[in-house]
Amino acid sequence: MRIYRHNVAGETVTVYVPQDERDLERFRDWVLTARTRGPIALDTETTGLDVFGASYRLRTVQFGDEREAWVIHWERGGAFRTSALWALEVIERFRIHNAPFDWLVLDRHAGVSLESLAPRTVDTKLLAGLVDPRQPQEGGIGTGLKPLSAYYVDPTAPDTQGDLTAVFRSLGLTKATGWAGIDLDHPTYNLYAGLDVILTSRIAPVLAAELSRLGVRDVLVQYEHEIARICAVMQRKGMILDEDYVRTLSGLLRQEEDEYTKVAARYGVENVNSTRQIAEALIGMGETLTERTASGALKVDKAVLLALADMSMQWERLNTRTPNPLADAVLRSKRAGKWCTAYADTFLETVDESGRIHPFINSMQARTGRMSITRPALQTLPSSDQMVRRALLAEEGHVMVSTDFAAVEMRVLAALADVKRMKEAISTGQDLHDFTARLVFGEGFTKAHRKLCKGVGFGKVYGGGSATIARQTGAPMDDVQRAIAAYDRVYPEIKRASARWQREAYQSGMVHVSATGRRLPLDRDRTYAVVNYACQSAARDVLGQSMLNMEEAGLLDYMRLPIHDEVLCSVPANEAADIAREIERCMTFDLFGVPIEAEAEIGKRSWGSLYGADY
DNA sequence: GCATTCACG
DNA sequence: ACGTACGTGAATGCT
Repeated sequence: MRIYRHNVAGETVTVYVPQDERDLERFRDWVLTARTRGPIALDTETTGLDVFGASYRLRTVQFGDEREAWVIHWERGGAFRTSALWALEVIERFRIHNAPFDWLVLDRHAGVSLESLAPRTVDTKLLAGLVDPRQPQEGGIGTGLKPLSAYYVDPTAPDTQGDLTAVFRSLGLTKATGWAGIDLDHPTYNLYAGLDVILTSRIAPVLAAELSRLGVRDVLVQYEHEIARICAVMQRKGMILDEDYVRTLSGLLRQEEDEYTKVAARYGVENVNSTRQIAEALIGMGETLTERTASGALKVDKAVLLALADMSMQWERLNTRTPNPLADAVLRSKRAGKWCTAYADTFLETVDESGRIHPFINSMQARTGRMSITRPALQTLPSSDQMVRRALLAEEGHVMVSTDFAAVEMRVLAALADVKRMKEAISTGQDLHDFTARLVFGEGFTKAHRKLCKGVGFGKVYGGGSATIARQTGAPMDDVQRAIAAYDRVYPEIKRASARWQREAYQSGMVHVSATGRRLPLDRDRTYAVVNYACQSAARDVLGQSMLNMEEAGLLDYMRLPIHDEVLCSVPANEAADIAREIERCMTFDLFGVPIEAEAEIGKRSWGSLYGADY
């Protein structure tokens, strides 16, 4: 037995690293007694993040409580594996920090299904996010093991991940190669592997007590664990990548990038990503740049360049001036480069051996509880063009079905702020922006009036003012101000709710408690954002409930991605219409008297087919 | 590490 | 009293 000791919060803790069968027997004895005392913390060390990659390896499985940890060297095989598997079976309750990751690792590399692990798990990262969802940069504690340990357990607790990268460097390894390359018996590696479960063990009860003190209900905690499990199932399933298509696409995009990079070079811009070079060259061509960034530099973003290139935001020719060829070339080069690097190439880098990509779905990432998807960022694929989404396919014999909520944030606002006339309009099935335009401008309202009212509605949901709404809608400032005033007369409850929510937040430590009991911390200098937080988080919880409904209806196997107000599914082609109706039913609710409704769109094999592709 | 930019809802 | 657009992920340049 190798034994390491460390001081945590004034107490000596012990990390045991079994070396032989006799040591493993001691481990099994510990499991049998420890499991009667309460939940056991669980963690894994692996070769990295690429869980579905061909060369990925599970290296160690760690178990522990507040005082001791056992680091089981899975990589050694034999009795090490059977002991770890036995423990994974007999332990009734686990504590895991960022459980979806370890569920998927153990599911794929230890043959322990996430369906068996998830119901036994409390995820300390979820608990932390329900106490305070903010990242350290936003003024929160953060939801990583390191900041939580420092805050709740011991300010001197080591940064086990960060410190190990320093160890990697001292061994001639890098952050990328260290997790796979470090010696399984390296003392720091084993000590830190053990400390992670000890820290998780200590954080869990403190967070549970915090949630109880703050009045966060257990149903919300349970709900989040169910959603995390559903997201992990979606991640495990992944999506089929059309690899031939992506390889071709990558080549074409790179070619387009090169072509326009050369054009830009003719105007003296060596690097199309250097805003300074672009600004200098444009001024040299006699253009005048007026807009500046927050830090005072000349702004040369897409809007500025499109205007110089005589194009609308949809890249249509305006015929209002002679297009500036440099602006045009920079726009095209940057777009092709980004689409290639961020999308096409990332698809090829993350695809597994069976041709699927498995994006990380973080079920509770944003401070409003919104989900996020990374590696690749499938929530942000271009929607103006089918080109990139065309690369992702439904299963063989399936079609893509995308089901969107109808104007969910406006409906949620009507429900939460109890906006009488808005609720009437929605309940009677009217187009909300038509309805508003009629109330504000009378029966003879125009399309421009409707557009303005839509912009004002967005402004209400986002907490924007007249200047921003004018900029976004392109309407004159006077009209915007009149429309806002009229809007406030028609729907006075919104302003009142905003004022009430801000007042209540001031009285409760700058936190708004959402309709589902979620804690939404406000920034002191922009408390107006509470309206958006309330709407965004309620919409997110409506999405989450829909996902639970879908699982209940037996649709989990079809689910692929959650995209804020949409669920993307892969559905057997011959049953698509029926299943689409079933999905819509799962996404239909009554929220405080406001109908939340969804509409499914049935596509073809590729995701791009829902954006105009013919396959 | 911060700033800028751009992709999404 | 007034007015404030919200939330993400990712690549890249510059210091």
